[in-house]
Amino acid sequence: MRYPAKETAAKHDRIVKEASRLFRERGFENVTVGEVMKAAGLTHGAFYAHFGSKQELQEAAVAYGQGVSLSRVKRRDTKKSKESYADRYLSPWHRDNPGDGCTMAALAQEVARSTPEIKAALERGLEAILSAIGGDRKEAIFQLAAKVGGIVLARAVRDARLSNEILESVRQKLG
Amino acid sequence: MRYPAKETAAKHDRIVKEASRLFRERGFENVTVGEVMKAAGLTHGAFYAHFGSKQELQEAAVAYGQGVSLSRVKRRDTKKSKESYADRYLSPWHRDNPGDGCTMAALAQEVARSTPEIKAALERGLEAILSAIGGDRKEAIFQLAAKVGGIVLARAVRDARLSNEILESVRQKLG
DNA sequence: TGTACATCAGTGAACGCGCGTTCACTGATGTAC
DNA sequence: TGTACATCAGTGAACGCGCGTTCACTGATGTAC
Repeated sequence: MRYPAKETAAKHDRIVKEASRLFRERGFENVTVGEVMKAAGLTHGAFYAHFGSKQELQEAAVAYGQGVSLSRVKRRDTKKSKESYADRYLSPWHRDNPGDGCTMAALAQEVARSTPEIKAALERGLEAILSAIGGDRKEAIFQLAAKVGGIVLARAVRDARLSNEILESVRQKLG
Repeated sequence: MRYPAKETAAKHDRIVKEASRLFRERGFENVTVGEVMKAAGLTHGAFYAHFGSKQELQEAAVAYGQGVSLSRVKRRDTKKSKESYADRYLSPWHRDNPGDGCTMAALAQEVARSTPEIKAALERGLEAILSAIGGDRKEAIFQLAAKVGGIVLARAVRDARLSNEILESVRQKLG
């Protein structure tokens, strides 16, 4: 049957949002189109009414995730918190919740092996984030690289103590 | 037929070496057992005479790759080169040749989503590398994170100019 | 030292499963008149 | 405003392909006597 146009747009957004979360949690390859649609409350066949392929969804999900990161960077100073932005980025919480965290820290390596379109989506977000940070551009790039590297390494080791030590070391040297 | 024990060990090493290269180039998921065996000059069926599963191969490949990185770190000062170790790590060549590069920079995110055994293999290599670097441990961790993050981001963007700018920024701030 | 035989790395066909994608069909919505 | 009809998001079965893994078989090697 035909569905209200308004709901359709909302469903489209839900698909992208759930995809973004699932992809960050498990990577592009370990999430099926069916799982994304189920998380969005639909059946898998409807997927192709919204996207031409899984790759297109990956692109939309990266763009969405980068948008979330951008808005967090913009709010970084307005937040009434004792923690600095770097402290929050390099927190055990962020390490343990990739699905709600930085897209680059979760997917950059897979993006690197993906299509130019997906890399461009990550890149646009990265440029926007660098602009939002402002100040010395090279310094902003350096600090971002250190943060991303810190989370990536903290997630890739087995020992909790070492993982915490990585987060703390990068936090300390940046702070 | 039965094959000479000496050749068998050499074939085993070849499988691990080719797997390590292919995994770094394309990720665990995008390399098939058949491709690895073909690269090692064998047919896919023989794989299970060497490893119990693809996962075991991933573990061996990570351990091997970390060993390569360790030996490079150890040689970092003996090399008669104008370039520092950081310059070489953050070079366009390293960015463009992940198959011959750092395992953490290529696979850390996939490792993060893998088994404890695979994470442990990465971790052992990381600890060995930190020991080899010596000096202040927190500083070594910080610099490694910045380097890994730099290469990861440089590989994940589309624009060559931005990619080079990322490498240069991290190199400059570290140097 | 020579001989019989058990071993086991390697081959290549086959299996089974999961995934991305397609397709015939549905029926409420939105549009044309 | 009311009526006829075309649209198209959504459903769920099915398709096709690729991949990890298994298996019957081979035959030179290494071992036991």
